[in-house]
Amino acid sequence: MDTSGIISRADELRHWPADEAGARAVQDRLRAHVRLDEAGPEPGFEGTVVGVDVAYDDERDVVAAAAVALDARTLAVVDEATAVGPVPFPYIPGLLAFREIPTVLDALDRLARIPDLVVCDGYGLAHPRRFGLASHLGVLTGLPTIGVAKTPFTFSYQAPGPERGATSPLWDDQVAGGEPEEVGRALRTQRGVKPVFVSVGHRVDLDRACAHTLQLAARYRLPETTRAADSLCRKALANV
DNA sequence: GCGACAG
DNA sequence: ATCTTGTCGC
Repeated sequence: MDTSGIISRADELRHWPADEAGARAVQDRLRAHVRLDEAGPEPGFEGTVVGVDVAYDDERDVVAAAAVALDARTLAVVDEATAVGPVPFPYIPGLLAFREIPTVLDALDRLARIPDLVVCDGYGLAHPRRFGLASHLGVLTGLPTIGVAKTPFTFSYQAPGPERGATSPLWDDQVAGGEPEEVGRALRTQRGVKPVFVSVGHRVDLDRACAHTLQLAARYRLPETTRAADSLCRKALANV
């Protein structure tokens, strides 16, 4: 794969874990590099927001990734890139990133300019070991990242109010020997529609992660970044 | 041991 | 994620 440009920790791709224990060890080591002390891009910033997503064909051992860059203010698509590769890891809850990251990095690397914010399909801090795919992608690239997931995974929440923009805390109730921890937010992006689940990845705080998600979901439940990347990676898979 | 769980 | 028909609604 092409490891120039965007990837600040390409060495991580050469030590790919062989099994579940190895993958957990990678997460436990890289977690220390996550930055939670930066606010991240301001709402309304000038630049590009990039959505990333993947589609699989396990039969043929193919994963297709897409990265779509939108103008952060107008949400117009300004660039897009795809990549395909073998499926590098089985699906194991908590280890999703190892299925997606190599091919997503390839797609990101093919963009004409460096993203100002990356929106991932899944979780960041909201993860059993606080290192979901958005965190992982952030640490490997150094870019500000957030996670927007469609289902609550293992977490609990009370339904947010019915109006667009309403939020409620997302809780991890399975903290070993401790109190529940707030790991993200349920965010109602459209009135009368199921919420999405937002968590921080790298170099963005939760308030801004939610603000960006809401702004990106002006018309539909899911952010335009996610919709565009999902559509493109499906097409890329169909063309393999 | 069983269940369940981002995508 | 993916497998899959019709159906209700704007």
